[in-house]
Amino acid sequence: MSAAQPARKRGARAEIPITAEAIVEAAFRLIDERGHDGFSMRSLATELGVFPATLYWHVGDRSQLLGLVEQRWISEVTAPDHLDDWHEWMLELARRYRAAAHRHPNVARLVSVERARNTESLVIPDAIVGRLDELGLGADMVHAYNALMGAVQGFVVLELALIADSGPEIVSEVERDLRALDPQQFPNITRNFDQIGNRALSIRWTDAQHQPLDQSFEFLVQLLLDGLAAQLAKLAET
Amino acid sequence: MSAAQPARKRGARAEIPITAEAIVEAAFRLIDERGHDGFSMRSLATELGVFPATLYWHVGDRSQLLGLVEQRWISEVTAPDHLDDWHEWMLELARRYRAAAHRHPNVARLVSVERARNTESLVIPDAIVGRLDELGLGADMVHAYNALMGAVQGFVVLELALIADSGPEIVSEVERDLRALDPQQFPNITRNFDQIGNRALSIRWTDAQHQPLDQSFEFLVQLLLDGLAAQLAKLAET
DNA sequence: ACCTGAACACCGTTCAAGT
DNA sequence: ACCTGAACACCGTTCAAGT
Repeated sequence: MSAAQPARKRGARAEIPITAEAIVEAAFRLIDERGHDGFSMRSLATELGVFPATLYWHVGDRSQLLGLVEQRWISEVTAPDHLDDWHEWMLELARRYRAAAHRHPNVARLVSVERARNTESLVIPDAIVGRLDELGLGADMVHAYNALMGAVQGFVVLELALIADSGPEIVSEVERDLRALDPQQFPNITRNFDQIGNRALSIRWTDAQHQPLDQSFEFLVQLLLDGLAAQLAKLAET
Repeated sequence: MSAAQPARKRGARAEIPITAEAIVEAAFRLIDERGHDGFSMRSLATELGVFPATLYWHVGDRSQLLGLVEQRWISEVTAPDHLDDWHEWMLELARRYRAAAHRHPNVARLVSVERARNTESLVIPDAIVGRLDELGLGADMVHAYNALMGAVQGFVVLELALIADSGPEIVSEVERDLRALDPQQFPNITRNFDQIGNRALSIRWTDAQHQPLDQSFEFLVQLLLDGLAAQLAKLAET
């Protein structure tokens, strides 16, 4: 009768036993397509035609599963191997990271926020440390790493954070509120509204899929790399 | 018998009716003290001695409530009014923002990730736009705003994201895994482990309360402001 | 080894009904 | 206007019991 309930006998194995990889793959697709609200251990189990407890046997609890999903996602990002200049190398890597996040915004959103720590996804960090190490930053190396990593990853998290709640035909409540902002209270935002309206973090009503902040991201990476060059120049003086 | 259940008659008002402000205040304290796992609409209602539905009458649903909690939290951050130099002004504001987040890490974590959009907390954005507007960045103004905002806020989100799972007496699983990293697979991380171990994003096992990334944050803001100065110099040339 | 079936202890949200 | 009490439709997780 109910198609969701597996038609197997009590305790019986499936003919082809399910694998951890298949579960991770299905979780990835479920999150990708239906987002945070569509994903749960129970909905995933139903999707796979098994009982929830089966998932726990193969991949552990929810946060461990999300850790595996993150691994699968981050594996789409590879460090460039053809660029000698560190400036261009960093720029290209940052772009690839962001591009991967934009390809799977629902996954990026979810795993950036609730996942188990896993040491497998340190391939990119290792490559970055290697590049920074060559620069001769000395004791500042770790801070350069944190600054670049935090800024780039953090920007993308915030860029993707907004979820526009309604169809495009009706003017959303957020848009109305932002357009109706009081010039007394917010003189600078209202005066520059043509320039920043729907284009600035927390002053927009369209999500990143429909209105990506490409130029702002380029500008950010430019600031970071210019700033890093300035630090290197300062160190070279002494 | 059960102290959690209010001893009021069916449908009866409390002598002193509860207010939206009191609910927000209680939610703030509950999140602050017990974190994500300790906070729910139901636990908050129990804390206040009312039924869950009462909260919905006063503050709407969970995400709206978290929007109000965010407002209350962000109101602790004020823009400096005594600094004329934009460089120092931005630096001081970034420090104040991060300090507020570190004062209430549980609140910062939760509201940065699931809250309703609210237009009241645009006081700081408005001040930033005002300052950037004076700089004469032209069409790049919005990108400078997004870059600074995204990098600073994003860094703090990631810095606070880690929650160390156990008491300090036992060596955590994360620490063991990171110390046991394969030098073949992660040559750069293992070679520089003395410098970056427990001090770099995703390569640490102690949370930000016990091991804040102060110097890295300072380094980041330095990069951003140096980079911005470089952009201004470039614009002045033409 | 792998999976079922059921149970436990929760959630957020809605709503008729009370005062 | 404000709140109760109950219900609805879910969760994540555990575990004895099956094959």
